[in-house]
Amino acid sequence: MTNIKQKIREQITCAVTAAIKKAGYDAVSFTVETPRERTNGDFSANAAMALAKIAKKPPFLLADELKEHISVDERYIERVEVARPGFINFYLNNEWLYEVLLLTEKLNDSYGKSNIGEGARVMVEFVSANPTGLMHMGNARGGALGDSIARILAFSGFEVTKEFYLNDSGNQIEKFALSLEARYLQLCGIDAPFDEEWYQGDDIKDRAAEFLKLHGDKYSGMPAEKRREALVKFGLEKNINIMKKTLSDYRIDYDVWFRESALYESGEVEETLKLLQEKGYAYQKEGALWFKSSDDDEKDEVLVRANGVPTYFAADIAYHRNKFENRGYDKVIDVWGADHHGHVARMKYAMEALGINPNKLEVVLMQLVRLMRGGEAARMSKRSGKAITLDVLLDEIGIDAARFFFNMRNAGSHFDFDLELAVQQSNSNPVFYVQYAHARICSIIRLLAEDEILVPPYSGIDAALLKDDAEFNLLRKISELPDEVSAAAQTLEPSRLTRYATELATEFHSFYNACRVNVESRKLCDARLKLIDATRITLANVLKLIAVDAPEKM
RNA sequence: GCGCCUGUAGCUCAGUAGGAUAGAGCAACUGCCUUCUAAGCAGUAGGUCAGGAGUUCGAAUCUCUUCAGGCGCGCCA
Repeated sequence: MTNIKQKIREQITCAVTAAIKKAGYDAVSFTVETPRERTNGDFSANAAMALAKIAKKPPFLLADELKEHISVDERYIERVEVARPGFINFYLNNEWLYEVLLLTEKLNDSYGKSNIGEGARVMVEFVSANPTGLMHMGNARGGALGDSIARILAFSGFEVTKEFYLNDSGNQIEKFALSLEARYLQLCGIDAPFDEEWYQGDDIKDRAAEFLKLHGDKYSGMPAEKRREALVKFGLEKNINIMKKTLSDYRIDYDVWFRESALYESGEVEETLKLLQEKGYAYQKEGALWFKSSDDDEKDEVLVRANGVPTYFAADIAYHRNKFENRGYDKVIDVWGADHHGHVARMKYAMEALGINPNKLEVVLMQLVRLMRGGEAARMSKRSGKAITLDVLLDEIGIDAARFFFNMRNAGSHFDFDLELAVQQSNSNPVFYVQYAHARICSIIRLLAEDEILVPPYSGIDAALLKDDAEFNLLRKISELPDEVSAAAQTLEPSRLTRYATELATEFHSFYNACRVNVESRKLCDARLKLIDATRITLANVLKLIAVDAPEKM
């Protein structure tokens, strides 16, 4: 057993199901949930309301009837009551809450873990920033989101692979080459023109300068093709290494860095295009190869340009085919910016065309980050080079704050990130509130340990001494972790966990102000010490899932 | 024009596969440090859930519609 709440829900479901049967009604599906108002009990079943339609009786009467058939000899159930529209409310004794202390002791850093994934192999592909430049705020959000999703899924029994897709071929590489070449030639004292459409950022100048330092100006006299090839090879590797370093600093370590160029080298792009044509999903028109869209309203998409060069879309289809067919993932999650949403239906349809179940592909659309400067929207553009880079961001607000901040809101909601505010706000940042709770707990444990009062085993405490409201609230919140993690895994929303962490911290801070741990009575001290240690374990586990540090001192 | 997303307290956002009296954090106001970290706590105030209609025991949640904002609709990625 790894989830107390679930265990009780199952018991109640059983009891109510049995009651429905005993009362002579057909089985009906209903839910057991936690009422928001505690006066409505610890758990509540809506079976009578669900049954009302079939039984054609008022829910309130049905609830009364069912209540008579519920056996209350269950260990935790104290009493059962029927409330207004027809809820059957269960009031429990405190034993179940105390058991959470045993559970956290037994499971420790596994508390919250589940096996809902049943070992399914899932790939999470995220960030996948163009290697032509530095990473920006959008990548920062995508990184925090994707990595946390991967951690949550791994904790929930999935076998997870984290992957970065490197777009190391195609148009933007051409542009990258031309940009580097111009900067290099300029550094060699040659008056090379620079197109406005090229990458204007300083990082391009940096790469060119580094290249110059390494090779001198010997490439200035070589054929352009050879020069560009060398520059791109150099610039790409350099940029990729910078990205790896930055992401690693951001606590993101990928299992696989997958190169787009590999799909061309292996012939998979060509093969996939051939397959699409054979199956009748692609056709020639005006010299180009087109992908037939699923319905007439939608426009068809070009796979291979008239000049013979495949589009990004073609490579992406081959890439996703590779994920499923070559590597056999049960599920693939892509984290994309919301500006790519038009791509989702097409990609799923392409999978269908290739005979792959499109439901195995799940795309998490993330609203782009809108960068604000003191209330004024600042447009981010990689081309103009004016974007705030991930490096600068991490430097200014810290890794913990960034990881926490970018996971505070649902992926689908817009996110205004005010840089000026974030910088000056460092002490009112919500992440400190949560970390402070953890540090406070560690501090108490540390001080008591100096007096040789150590966290006792569950078997050594009298849990019934914990009877303050603040203590119950804290226990109750701790008991919610497994549900929260599972919900985060199912909805792919790590933001649930930042909220949960904040709520747990709130309950702890309230407890801290209401109850002292270091009290005269050794028995009460032991029980409270056990309680805060369970809180510490729970906080540490949830923070680990979003990769935020749980400091022992602040 | 067509499609997707968003609209909840002054601001930023939650709201759990319809559930009970719509929540939190900032900001505002009033209190709490001789006691384990005040980066904290307790309390007050703040709402036509964008508007309208429908579905039913019951709607912020589902359907339809209007309005407002964002994004997409390239032989770009």
